[in-house]
Order: sequence, then structure tokens, then C-alpha cells
Amino acid sequence: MPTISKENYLKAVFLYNNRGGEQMAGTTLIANELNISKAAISDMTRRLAEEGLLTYEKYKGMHLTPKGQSLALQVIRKHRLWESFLHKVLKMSWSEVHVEAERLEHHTSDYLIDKIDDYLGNPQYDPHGSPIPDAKGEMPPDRPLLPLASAEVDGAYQIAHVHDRDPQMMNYLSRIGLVLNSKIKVLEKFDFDGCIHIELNGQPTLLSEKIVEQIKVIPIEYV
Amino acid sequence: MPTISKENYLKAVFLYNNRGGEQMAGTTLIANELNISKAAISDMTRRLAEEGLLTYEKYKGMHLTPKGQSLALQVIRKHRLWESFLHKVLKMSWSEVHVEAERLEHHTSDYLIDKIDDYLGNPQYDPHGSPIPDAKGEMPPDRPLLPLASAEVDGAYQIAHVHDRDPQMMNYLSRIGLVLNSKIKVLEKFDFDGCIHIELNGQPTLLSEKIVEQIKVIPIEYV
DNA sequence: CAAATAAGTTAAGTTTGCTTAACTTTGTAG
DNA sequence: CTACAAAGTTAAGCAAACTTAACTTATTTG
Repeated sequence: MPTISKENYLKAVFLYNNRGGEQMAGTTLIANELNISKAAISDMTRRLAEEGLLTYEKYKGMHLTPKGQSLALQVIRKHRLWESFLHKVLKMSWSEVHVEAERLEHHTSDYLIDKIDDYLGNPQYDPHGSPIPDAKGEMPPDRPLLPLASAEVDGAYQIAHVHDRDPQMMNYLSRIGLVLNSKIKVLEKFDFDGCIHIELNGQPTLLSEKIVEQIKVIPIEYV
Repeated sequence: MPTISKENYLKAVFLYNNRGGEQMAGTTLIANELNISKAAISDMTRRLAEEGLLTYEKYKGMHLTPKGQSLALQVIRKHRLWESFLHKVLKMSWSEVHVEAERLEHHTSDYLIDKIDDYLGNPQYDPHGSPIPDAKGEMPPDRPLLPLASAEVDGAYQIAHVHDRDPQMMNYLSRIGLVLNSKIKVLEKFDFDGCIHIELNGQPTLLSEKIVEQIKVIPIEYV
């Protein structure tokens, strides 16, 4: 059973290596992600490799073994289920749930998280729209997410994922009524500054480039 | 903000010094309670005294300052509310809730525990019947608890507190239907071995001395 | 009341997970 | 293609929270 530091490390490596890009996680990247010195990460890499949780080549990238991946998925499962729970049951806001889940994820038995999973009705996505691994570490099926920036003018979409880049931003989005699964229509796209004008709950709303970048959508089928 | 070790230490000292007996908490006692060497406790005592969380005289007992007491009460509050939550909401059994709460109590913000408190309707007692401090650290009013061993034959009582001495015992009690607030009638007391024969849910039931010792009751007023 | 025992302390050493500083390797820009 | 910056590693050191072993103080009891 890994420590908190190891869980955080495994989680960070997993999330980076599975983000969709090509490049493998590196020392500096993980160091920045976890706010820890490069030296500490380098050290940890060696120790985790000895434990058989990852493989790496010196001065090259690292990548998780099945064992390491499975542990990472358990931590991610706990994080996302806690976020769901805090949001849905305790009515905590988008901007509040992340910090709490970040601590709780390391102090929750498999047994307890399964109870929470059942209590919530085995949700497939957390309040940000991220997929929740099941007890075996299986992710729900992939959805064809589209960056909001690539949405077409006059298209109708549903908010499918909002990246938690900043509590203030998350608060702002809640305030203007933009939540997960909100239905929107793209009114106009401004290429010169990246802003997008949408219709949200009947209101015309302008989203800044920074906001647009954090949002992924799914096209709504015409029925 | 104290570490997990310090929180556990403060909690143990508080619980011992407020258990009702005369004697102050000592090094060996706390060491046994926390399963830690006497040396480590002695060390911690000195450090916590430096931090102003307790006062002590070398080779004599120790006792918490208001600051230390307030911290201890917050930890106890978190522990008991988590137990209540796991039991009432997630339907976890008496024997399961303690271990989980023992971890969660150290990783729950004041904000989150207040949310849980509200969600539960600000309960005054946890599933074992122990009082839950409110957000300010105030305990609910004392109830006149009676050790089951002192109950009178033919008397009607309500189970008001069950001490969690062993998971197996807690499971057994659940199985025979003895839960918090169960109503019982004392049928017969066996002084030679400490067993007590009670009526529980219409069934005659025999409780061993060890069980009797863990139970406190309140007399039921005749209406 | 003194001698044995229990309780408490001190000292030295360990592990984990960090730090900073100095160094090595790799990748890139002129 | 070389030199320099970025990335990565190694080394030395630190703090927290333990351990065991040796020691000191307090208490109990014959």
C-alpha cells in the first residue's frame, strides 16, 4: 500500500500519460504538477521503479506498469467519487469540491468508496465531466468530446467537460448558470480574440478565450 | 495546524482526562492507547508543551490547555460526525464505522464537517451514544447514564451508550438486534458471573458480563 | 524504609519525503 | 556541429515521527 506522496505521484503520471498527447511524463512536468522539487521527483521515480510500479530509462520519460496504473486508477476513482458525492449530496460548489477530494482520496478504503459509489447510483462522470473508473479500474466508454473552440456557429451543444483551472473561474461559471450538461447554442465566434458568444438558458452570454479553452462539448442530435 | 500524530495525541489525552475518573493521563497510558512507544510519547509531550497545547510536570501527569482542548474537541467532533454519517447515510455497521472515521477525522476541513453536520440535522449523539461537540466545541447537555450492571430487575431502560471494545462484539450486538435506543426490560441479574437476562424486542436474551460492561442505559419514565 | 518494580526520560539511530546545490546528460539554435 | 540552455540526476542535509536501549525518578510493598 503506497503512501500519500506515492499515490499523488502515480496519479499525476497517469493523468499526464493518458491526457491524449504523445509526450511521456517527465521529471520537471510532474515536479511542477505536484509543486515539489525535481530532485524529489527523480528520487521517487527510482524508488517506484524498484517497487515495480513504473518503468523508466534515465534521462528519458517514465511510464506506469499495470500494477502502478491500477493503483493510480483507484486514487482517481476515489477522487472523482468524492467530488461527485460532495457536489450532489452535500451541495458543495464546483470550486469547493476539488480541494476536499484531494485530501479524502488518500484516506478512503476500497470498501468505503464502493459504498459511496452505490449510494450515488454508480455515476459514470464526476461534476467536471471526467470519467469515473469502476471498482475494477474500468473507465466508462469514451465519448466524442469536442473543444468548445471547435464548435460550429448555430450549432447546439451540451457542456460535457469543464477543466478545473481556477476556483474563481469555476465560481463565475456557476454564477452565470453554466453547469455540466447545460445546453448551449453557439451564436458567434470571434477569431481575433477567441471569445465565443453563446445562448445559455435563453440568455446571450459571452465567454472569454480562457474560459472557452476549459470547456468541451457534445453536439446535440437534432430530434 | 497540528499533524495527524498530534491530533491523535490530543484526542487520547482529552478522552482520558474527561472520562470521569480522577487520575490524569500518563505517558504509558497514552502510549498503549495509541500503540506507540513511551519514548515517542514523552517526546511529543515536550513538543506539544512548547507549542502551548498542554502543560505538564516532568514525571507527573499532563493536561490540555484551552487551546489543546479546543483542538481535541474538533477532532472528536469530526470523528463522531463521520461515524454518524457512515452509519446513517451509507448504512455501514457499528463495527465498520470506527476504523474509517479514525482516518477521515484528520482529513476533513471545518467547512466540510459543518456541511455533514447540517446534512445529518445536527445530531447530538453518535451511533455509540457518545455526545458530539458542536462547531464551537460545546458538548450537548449531560444525560444521567447508568451502567447496565446497576440496572434494577424488572426495570425498563433504553440503550444509551455502547462502548466499542471489539468489532466482533459490535457485530454480535447488531445481529441480536441490540442497537442504540433499543428498549429493554431487565428480567434477572446473575451476581455470580455478571450476566444479565433482558427482554429485547419481545425476546428473552442473555448478555455476558463483558457485554454488560460496555453498555450504559437510561431508565424509561412510566407514562 | 529500602529494595524492587513501574513509570518516565534521554540518547542515538531509522525511514520518508522533502530541500538546495552541484553536477551530468540531452536537445536545440545559431 | 558546437555551445548553451533545459532537463534530469546525485549528493548532502533536514524535520517529523517513530524505534530500541540505557538511564532516572516515583511508587509500592514486604
